[in-house]
Amino acid sequence: MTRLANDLKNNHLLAALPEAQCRAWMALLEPVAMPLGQVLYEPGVPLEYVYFPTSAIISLLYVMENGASAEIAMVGNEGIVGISLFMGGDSTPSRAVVQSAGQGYRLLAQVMKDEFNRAGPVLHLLLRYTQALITQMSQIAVCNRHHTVDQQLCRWLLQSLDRLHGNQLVMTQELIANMLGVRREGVTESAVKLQQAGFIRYARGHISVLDRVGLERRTCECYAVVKKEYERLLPLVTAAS
Amino acid sequence: MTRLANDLKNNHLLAALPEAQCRAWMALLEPVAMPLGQVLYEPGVPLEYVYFPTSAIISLLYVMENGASAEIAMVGNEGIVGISLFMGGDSTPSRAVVQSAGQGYRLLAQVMKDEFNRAGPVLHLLLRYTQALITQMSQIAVCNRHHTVDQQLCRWLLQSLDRLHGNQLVMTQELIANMLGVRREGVTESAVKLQQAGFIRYARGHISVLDRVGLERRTCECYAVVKKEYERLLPLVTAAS
DNA sequence: AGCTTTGTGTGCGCTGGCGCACAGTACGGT
DNA sequence: ACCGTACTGTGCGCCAGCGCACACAAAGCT
Repeated sequence: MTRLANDLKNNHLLAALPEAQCRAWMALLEPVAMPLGQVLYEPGVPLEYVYFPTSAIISLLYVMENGASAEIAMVGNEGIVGISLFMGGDSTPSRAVVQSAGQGYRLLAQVMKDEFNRAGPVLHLLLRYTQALITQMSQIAVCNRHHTVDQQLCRWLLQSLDRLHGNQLVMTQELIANMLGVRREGVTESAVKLQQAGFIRYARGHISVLDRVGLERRTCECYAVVKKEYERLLPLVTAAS
Repeated sequence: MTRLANDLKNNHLLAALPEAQCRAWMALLEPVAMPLGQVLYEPGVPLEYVYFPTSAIISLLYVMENGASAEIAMVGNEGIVGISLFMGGDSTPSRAVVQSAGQGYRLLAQVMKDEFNRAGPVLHLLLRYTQALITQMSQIAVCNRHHTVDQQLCRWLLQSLDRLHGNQLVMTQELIANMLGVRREGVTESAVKLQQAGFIRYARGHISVLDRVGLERRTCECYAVVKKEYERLLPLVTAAS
């Protein structure tokens, strides 16, 4: 197997594709760098590509009229960015931004659509992924309503960690605040507590998680619910991690 | 056309079906009454039926471990309850409850699956609807984060109104509070303001909307964003209203 | 070296929503 | 006619999170 073929497997959806499918797409999947802050799509603009992150993490972010924002969902190497393409809408009211720099692959919109319309295993895989994404979104809705910034920060760190190798995140508190839709100062206060508890260590845009279990104990139920649902819906995909 | 066939059209998704499809399902679609509070599905339990409300409104509700709850999305005669069936998950972590009593149709899970897997126009219609539902969920997430109870109550009233004939809702403040995931007293306070402003009039579980435009002016952007997206994704369906 | 920029820590007053308690009132059943 | 239940109104203390202001320190630039 070629080096490319091996790297493709770093995206769990690609890894779960039937062998034939994988070979067919090999030449069409374009490796792309995803630098921090890059916008993969804007609200209302039809997609040109779908993206399969391998090492990058993408945030689906909703930005309001007054500039306030909130993360709708997070996509890493377990998923795909651009579901509205095959769902039929071609665009969404949200924006996709690179939240953690890394690599990924992209595929032309039309190629994706054609394969999807073949109504084979790819369709079913993508729809199951989409349901997992729906679960994530609804859980975030609930979390926004009922849980504290402390709990949400833990959840967010854990969800990021699940999509990264190692225990390091490159991420300022300012950016985290944008994702969670809270004040930067609020994130600082929570981060201080977590550091004092010995769960994390951080400095100027670098966060190391020292005690994962500690975070899991401190976060709300939302983290586990979403994680379990991903595992239920995408057993092959998550097992590949 | 029979009386049944006419009534089917009260659900906009059914109305948007190709003629042939409609005839094929005619005998399989079972009319059902949907009394207030009835639970159409429970978290984690595989669906037996999908439901097409005609005059009822269904809430997708997430209930947390401690009993707190929040509405994830609202489905009326524009939609279908039970998307996880064709998305492939068979169940979801949320619950579907009748929020406003009325009528609807149900269809056996397997019939729905079979038709969906035929990968014809029904599939595409349902996926477009699902994307609209996703928009609704993400907007609720944002709304939960950033907007006041006042604004959310207006949004909720408007979204309910869009799914009903007339301007009357049968709904206690207690139930509204469960949906919004806030205190009953909070709803009371907002409702008092709306009544003083002359936008609504209510008494013991009955609410009349007197000034729709007033509510629209007072609510947040979320209402309009979702409504526009429904119209964009389901033009035939919403036009049918 | 000095300077600017970027990221983090902290304090303070304010407010929206929470939890609780209780009063008042319409409705439904017997 | 009566009573209990269901629904709504209101008051009060509390706190999480907001908005703002500012201090400080590390990193990068010239």
